[in-house]
Amino acid sequence: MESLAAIPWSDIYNTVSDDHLLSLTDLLHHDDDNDNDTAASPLFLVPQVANSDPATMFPVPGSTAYFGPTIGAVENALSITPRSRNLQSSTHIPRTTAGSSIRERVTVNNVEHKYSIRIKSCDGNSLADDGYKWRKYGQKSIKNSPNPRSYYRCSNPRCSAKKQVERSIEDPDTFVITYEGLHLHFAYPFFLMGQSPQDQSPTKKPKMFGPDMEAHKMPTFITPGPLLPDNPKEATGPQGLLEDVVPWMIRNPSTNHNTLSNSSFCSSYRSPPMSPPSPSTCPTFAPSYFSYFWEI
DNA sequence: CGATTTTGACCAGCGC
DNA sequence: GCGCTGGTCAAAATCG
Repeated sequence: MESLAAIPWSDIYNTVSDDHLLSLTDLLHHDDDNDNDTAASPLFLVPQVANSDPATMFPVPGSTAYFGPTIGAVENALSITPRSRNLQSSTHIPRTTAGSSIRERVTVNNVEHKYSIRIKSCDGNSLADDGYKWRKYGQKSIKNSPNPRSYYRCSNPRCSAKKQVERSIEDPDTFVITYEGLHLHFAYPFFLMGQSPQDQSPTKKPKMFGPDMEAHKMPTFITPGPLLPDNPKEATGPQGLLEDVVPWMIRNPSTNHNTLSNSSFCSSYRSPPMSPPSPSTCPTFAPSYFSYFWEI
């Protein structure tokens, strides 16, 4: 069996195709934390692909893309004091049940958000990417598994998010990606596209937004309304992590939905197959294949 | 030459 | 206390 380590991340980055299947694991942890089965509906961020309907790609109950939690629930969640340590739960990932969704731990906080996605790669070598910049910092062989697990850390200095990538034991073509920390970068790049280059993260090279990228019409979010200042830095800082943005989205579900649905960015965030950008530097929002659920 | 990846060592938590 | 395991560190290697 091919090990995950045999596939350089750079080779699979941004190489996702429409043939990929995406399934989302159920809630990661059913351990000592207080699962709240009466959780509110999830925040559902769905990037739109040109000539495609996100509702078709990611069927969800109901007709709208937003099933967000209440403002208070989100703000309360974001204000929770991070727990000191609980980082060994990745081995407790329940295997996917068909049609399940990503569900956040009920004990949401700014440090320990953990959720996983399962991505089936039809050719066995490609892997959907979340489009953000990660740095690999380790790899370990896992007991009772022929596949090693790779550890990645978000290169955004303001983001403590990490992710682990491993190949599913049951299905070698399926990758299990476990995210940890409040890393909402699935959608985050959209909020920066309208900014000037100097507003971009220092960790993001200008070349990322070079002619090639512009040619693909990078996604652009409509400038948020009064609830977000005109100057993005006032609201989100230079990095503009989504944790800063989410409260606004919660307050403006319809606006955000429209923004998501009406924007014309969609043809861009999947890298052209012939010349994929540098895997570790391109923030292109590759995964039209990702959706993000947030339950509180 | 800087950025990124690889990989073995180290450390902490946990069970026995 | 000891061994196992997972997570992280950091030096070396590799890449662009």
